[in-house]
Amino acid sequence: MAVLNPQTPQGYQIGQAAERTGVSAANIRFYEKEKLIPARGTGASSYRIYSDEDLHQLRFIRLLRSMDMSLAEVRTLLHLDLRKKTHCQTARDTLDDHIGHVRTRLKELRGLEKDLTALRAQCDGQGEQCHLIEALHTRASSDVPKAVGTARQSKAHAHV
Amino acid sequence: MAVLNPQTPQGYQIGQAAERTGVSAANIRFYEKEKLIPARGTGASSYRIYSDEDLHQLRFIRLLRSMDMSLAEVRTLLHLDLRKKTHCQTARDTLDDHIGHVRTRLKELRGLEKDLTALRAQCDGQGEQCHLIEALHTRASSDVPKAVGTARQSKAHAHV
DNA sequence: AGAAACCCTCTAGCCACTTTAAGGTCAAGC
DNA sequence: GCTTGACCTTAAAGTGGCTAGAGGGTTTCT
Repeated sequence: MAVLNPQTPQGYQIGQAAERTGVSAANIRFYEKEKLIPARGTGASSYRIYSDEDLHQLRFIRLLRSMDMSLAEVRTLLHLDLRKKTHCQTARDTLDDHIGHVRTRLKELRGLEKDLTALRAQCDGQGEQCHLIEALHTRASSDVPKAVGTARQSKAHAHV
Repeated sequence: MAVLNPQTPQGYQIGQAAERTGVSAANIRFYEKEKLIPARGTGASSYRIYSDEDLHQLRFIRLLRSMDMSLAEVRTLLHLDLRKKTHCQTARDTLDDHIGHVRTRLKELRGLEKDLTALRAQCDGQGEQCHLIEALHTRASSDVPKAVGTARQSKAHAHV
């Protein structure tokens, strides 16, 4: 059998790092390729070995990602030096930007939920049949786009 | 010059269809490849020609997509026969499912906005420097994942 | 015959990953 | 010292829903 859990004297193998940070092994390799974390080739072994600092960085990335930031934003925040004022400003700007994105999306989704709920209501309390599909088709007919220019749609959800 | 606007006697070219439905020409071809709309080869010309019904179907798809439904959901709803009760039930289920997705995402985003706003507040009203980055790193340290199992993250926004 | 406006197919790129295939490494037990 | 099996490696392809570009063909008018 192999190691099974305990930290190796030199550090953590990728599986242990994954377990301790909540970032999958494949994802860690991906972040390495994307240069969000340094490449850890130890020379002796062909295995990657990570330190506690590396784990911290992985958790940091995970935190920002869980806040829905893009990898570009993460990259920006990773390279900041705490002591420099300009960097502090960058952090603030990035965050403000991001809050803006989130609020925009919230607005869209709230409108959407209202729409969908209204649509769903056409289906309730009818005797034999619902008029859901008719309703959808009726909307499609009346929803004529502006003569020129393609209207943009927001992304579909992930269906996790 | 070419046609420029008026409907050809047989129907609409792809550009005209795009203009009238708000679905781009490339996107129409994509939907054809995905079998959301039938392939319209007219034999005579090598150009695609669409009917009014086709346009309706494109608008219908656009409507559902603007409601954030996945193409799989769209496909489901497209193939429904209005008259069959079971199909009506399918439509309702699909919609309910979808509303569920939207509400879940809404909840996530609301929590997120609260988090981000709180984080941002740490940055205001300070004299010289903000503690934004420290705050982020502190969180990363305390945010230890459950020992086993990879926590799932939601998708990053699109930055449209 | 030429020009302009339209159309075609095919390929690659976007984002943030996950999944799969095919194989290499390491420690323990016999 | 050899097998077992848990771990690791790289590389490539797939996901969703498109967009953009290359490189060319068609149609219609002048």
